[in-house]
Amino acid sequence: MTAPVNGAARGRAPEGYDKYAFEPFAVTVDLAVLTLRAGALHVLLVERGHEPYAGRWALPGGFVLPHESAEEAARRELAEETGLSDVSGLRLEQLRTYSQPDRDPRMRVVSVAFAALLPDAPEPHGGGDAAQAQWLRYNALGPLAFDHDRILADAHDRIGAKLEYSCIATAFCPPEFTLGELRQVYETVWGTALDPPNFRRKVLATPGFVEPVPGAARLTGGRGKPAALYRAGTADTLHPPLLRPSTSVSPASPPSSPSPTTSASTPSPEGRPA
Amino acid sequence: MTAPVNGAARGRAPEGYDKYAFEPFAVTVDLAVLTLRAGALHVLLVERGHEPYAGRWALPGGFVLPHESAEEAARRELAEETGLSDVSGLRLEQLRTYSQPDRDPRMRVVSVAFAALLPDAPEPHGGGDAAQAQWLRYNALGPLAFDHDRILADAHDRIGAKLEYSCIATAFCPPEFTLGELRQVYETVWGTALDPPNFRRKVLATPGFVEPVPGAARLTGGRGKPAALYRAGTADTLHPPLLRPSTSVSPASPPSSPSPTTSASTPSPEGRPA
DNA sequence: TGACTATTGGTCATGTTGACTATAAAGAGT
DNA sequence: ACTCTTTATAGTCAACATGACCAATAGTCA
Repeated sequence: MTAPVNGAARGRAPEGYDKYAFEPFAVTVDLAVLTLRAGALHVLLVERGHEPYAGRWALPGGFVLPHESAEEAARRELAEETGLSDVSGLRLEQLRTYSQPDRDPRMRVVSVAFAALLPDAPEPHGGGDAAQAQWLRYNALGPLAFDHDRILADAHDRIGAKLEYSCIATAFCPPEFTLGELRQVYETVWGTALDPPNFRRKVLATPGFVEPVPGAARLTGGRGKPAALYRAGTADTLHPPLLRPSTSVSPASPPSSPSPTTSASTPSPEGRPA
Repeated sequence: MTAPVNGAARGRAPEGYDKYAFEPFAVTVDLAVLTLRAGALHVLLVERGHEPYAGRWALPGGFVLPHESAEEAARRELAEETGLSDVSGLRLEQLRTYSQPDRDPRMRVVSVAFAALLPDAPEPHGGGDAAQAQWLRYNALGPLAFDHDRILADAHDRIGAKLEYSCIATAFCPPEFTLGELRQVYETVWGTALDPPNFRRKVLATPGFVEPVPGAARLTGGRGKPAALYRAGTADTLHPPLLRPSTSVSPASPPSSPSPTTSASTPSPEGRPA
């Protein structure tokens, strides 16, 4: 609730809040910025320079400023960390909020986590921040700082689930892409191989998922037969969904996240929804 | 991020946090507690006694205490507001975090919203809190306090989506229930009628969704042929999903939530799938 | 008794998916 | 130039899931 009807009497009472006390927390955002590079899932990480977890990799992020929402803070941090110019059009999905009291040994920090999907992978030029940001392969990550292993695993779960029933896969692709590239998004995130003809049939049968580029343009870059180019459509949901094959365990192993630091929540499918 | 690498220099620096400043926010939880009563979706609401929004209905909730996570705070508030004894086994799902700077006119409050599903509807006996809590029909709600209209609408969206690909529908049901009661959960939340034979076929074909009560027990309460009793199974995902009929608009109108107070997030399908 | 209601069992047509075969069009290697 | 490899694309076919039904059963209600 927003109104402090309950008298949880601690801390100072701020101005205009005479009868009700509260405990001030620091509120931050954490970003799981994902992209596909050379057919592998990559994550944007920064190397920590201070204790705790000095030298460890961590998700980029920062404090929510007094005048901005968590979404605005996430977008600002995304621009700062990646050095991108037009983060305005990027899809930013709120994952969940991590609030374990001991997740930061220094003080009480509540963090709102977001996931962002980038089409290509421009090398991040540290936009003024301390440690340099860098793309690292999702599969080859040591333990991250804080509870960032779990945040990243949650992000991966959520994105994998949303691929099933939404059209966000195009967010990983450049403005014009082939169906093979789109299929590779699914294959990389899910860690499974998909049948190209069946995938094609499904995508083209879903109105608004993709639309062909008018000029009969074809990409003749790599090996094999040149593929037709498509653009992202206007639809954002996938009815019926494109379910991942149930008979396989994902070979793309998530980073080590042994301790469930937060409780009482289902991972995602939600994605299936959710 | 958890570590304040960026120097967002504002506010006081707390002890042990010398080099980095932060802005203290109040962190609360808001609960969208849903139940089915007489075939209609009901929400647990409290009447506000103070300004702002005095006299308006609001979602129950309260501050996160220094030693607890948001999930623990939500569970504690749930017990306090409903007067239930065993909230430990209840499913509590984190929805998202609402952080618009102006969502509370008094001060900066960031709120983590949760949804909870209750089987039956015990009349809440205000567990010590000020305004009395009460069940109100979801369809017959005036505008709520703060951004609670939107939180509630998000909760409804999320639950409706999760019904498609998860087994949470049983969370609305008592320990033993008939397939007709389970079907009514879907029909009430989705606002659509479902074909009883087809629903039955789908549910029984999904391993682990429900399991029959051994003693061939049957419920012979109301009208019609007595129905077999089932218990919730062990599965929590629904493969393949139970998609809601796409060719109908939900007649169950959500409460008025005209202004999108938060930005940059997709509602749910997460729903389906999330 | 008869009307009514809800559960349960079943069929049938349709739509979707998974597995698979085949052809086309490019580059790489010899 | 020729072959091999790679990828895209077209198409088929069976298994499966779904939506729309029909019918029988077993209770309550008047």
